[in-house]
Amino acid sequence: MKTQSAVIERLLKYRDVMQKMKGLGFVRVFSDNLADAVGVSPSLVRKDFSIFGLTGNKRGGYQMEELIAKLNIILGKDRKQKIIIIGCGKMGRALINYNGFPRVGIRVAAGFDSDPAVLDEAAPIPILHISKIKDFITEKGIQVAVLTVPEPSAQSIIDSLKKTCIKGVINFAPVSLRSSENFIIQNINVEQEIENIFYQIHFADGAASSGEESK
Amino acid sequence: MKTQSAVIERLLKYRDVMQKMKGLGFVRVFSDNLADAVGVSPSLVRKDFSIFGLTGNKRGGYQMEELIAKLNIILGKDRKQKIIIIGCGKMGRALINYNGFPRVGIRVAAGFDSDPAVLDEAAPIPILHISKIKDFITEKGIQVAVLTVPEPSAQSIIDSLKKTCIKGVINFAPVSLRSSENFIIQNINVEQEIENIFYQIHFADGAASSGEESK
DNA sequence: CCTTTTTTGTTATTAAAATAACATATTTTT
DNA sequence: AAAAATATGTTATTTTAATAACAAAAAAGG
Ligand SMILES: NC(=O)c1ccc[n+]([C@@H]2O[C@H](COP(=O)([O-])OP(=O)(O)OC[C@H]3O[C@@H](n4cnc5c(N)ncnc54)[C@H](O)[C@@H]3O)[C@@H](O)[C@H]2O)c1
Ligand SMILES: NC(=O)c1ccc[n+]([C@@H]2O[C@H](COP(=O)([O-])OP(=O)(O)OC[C@H]3O[C@@H](n4cnc5c(N)ncnc54)[C@H](O)[C@@H]3O)[C@@H](O)[C@H]2O)c1
Repeated sequence: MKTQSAVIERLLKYRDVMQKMKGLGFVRVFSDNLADAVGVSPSLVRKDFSIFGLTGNKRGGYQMEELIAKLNIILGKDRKQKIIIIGCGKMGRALINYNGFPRVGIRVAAGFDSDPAVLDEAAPIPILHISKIKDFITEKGIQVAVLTVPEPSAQSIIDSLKKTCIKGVINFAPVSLRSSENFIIQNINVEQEIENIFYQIHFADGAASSGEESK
Repeated sequence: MKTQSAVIERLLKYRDVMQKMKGLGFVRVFSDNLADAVGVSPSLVRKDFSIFGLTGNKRGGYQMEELIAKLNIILGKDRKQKIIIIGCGKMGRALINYNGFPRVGIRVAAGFDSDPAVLDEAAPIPILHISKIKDFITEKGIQVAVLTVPEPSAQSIIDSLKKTCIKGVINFAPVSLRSSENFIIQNINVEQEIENIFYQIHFADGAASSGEESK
């Protein structure tokens, strides 16, 4: 059975919203609140919770403290989530120095690059030569990598990662790499997102396909 | 009528694949080829094309040259797509200097920041003070912005952009901003994607919700 | 020139996801 | 303490998306 990632995406959003509400002093939350915040129906919120056995009070909603704790366990946030960054150019370095990761329990263990000029083995988050990646992954038990190398290198790196204990990759190269049975790839394609927005805008202006009636 | 962005996402992928095939010397393509490359069924490929009146030959598939040209018009790639980057920190600068944009006809017109230390009005892609943004947008007719400011500033910037001719935004701040009727927001939440992958991996290892039977 | 093969374009079917509905439990009010 | 109000948890319904099926057109083969 496969739990589809749209549900998890929403769980992550519910948790985020609750964390913020908690910061404002709230203690309880209702499915209507979360629905409004995330942009779905209240019944979907309750159904999502129901799937994971998360329950509230028939009146009085959900205790956030408790719910957040349970969500964190479901989402694996009770352990440190170590990642590595492959390709330490402009994008890779932005990610290595990103201060949003520690806040959510994600830890960048190291960066890797093939260019000797960018290596820095002594830094708090070291940038190591790509030749050392296999040993590092094995030794530290890394399971997730972020790929920020030029597009032509992306697929071959994926192929070699498949021979390690890496099980999931975020790919920033503008090519849609495909997940396989036990190797998950999540593509983040910035130019595609921008192109998509331009289409939506253009379309909204009334330029539909040739013979399309508006409704 | 709203054309859902999943279809557009696929059109963009079909086009990418065809561009690559063309580079390899191919002239024609079949729905089966595109289906394999993108990971959908051949009938979906044909249906997607059909929505936009893109036709092929009952035998012999589609002429790529012609199809790519038509797709480009549908996707608005016949005009330059100008964007601005708001927030020129680590992520914003990576985007400003990203060499993948020109290749697909996206042009970064300028960056904007509130910190005087990062401004650079003379650069090829100038980094201007945020106070100049409204005039710039109006003058250059910018419709799309990329938001790379810290999370607490994101919503207020969106609110002020809504008073300009900006119609769409890519938001990198880790908060789910919501689209409205004629203002599209596409969130790219890197930490969320990583957390999602960690969940999938963890789940694949057999840690389902309490009482789940496998199938 | 007729038959066979192939691949489109479209319709029918299936599958999946989201919403709506409602009975049930719990609190509040009178 | 009974009645009213409220919000959950689950089932039913609707909506949306994807696949499968197939008739018709075009090319290829004999
Ligand atoms: N810069 C951006 O804002 C941006 C935005 C979206 C997507 N991307 C994508 O991210 C990737 C990186 O972009 P960038 O702008 O940082 O490029 P970049 O050229 O600045 O950095 C690429 C880095 O990868 C390293 N590299 C190349 N081949 C390698 C290999 N086989 N093993 C290890 N390291 C290798 C290079 O030495 C370089 O340091 C590209 O695929 C790009 O399309 C970048
Ligand atoms: N660095 C990354 O790799 C990364 C990854 C994912 C998401 N993000 C997100 O992108 C955003 C930027 O991240 P960063 O790492 O580049 O941060 P950063 O601190 O390096 O850069 C933020 C920039 O925004 C500017 N700024 C702040 N308020 C502003 C305002 N009101 N108007 C104009 N400019 C303003 C600051 O002066 C600074 O230059 C954050 O929301 C972050 O969560 C960053």
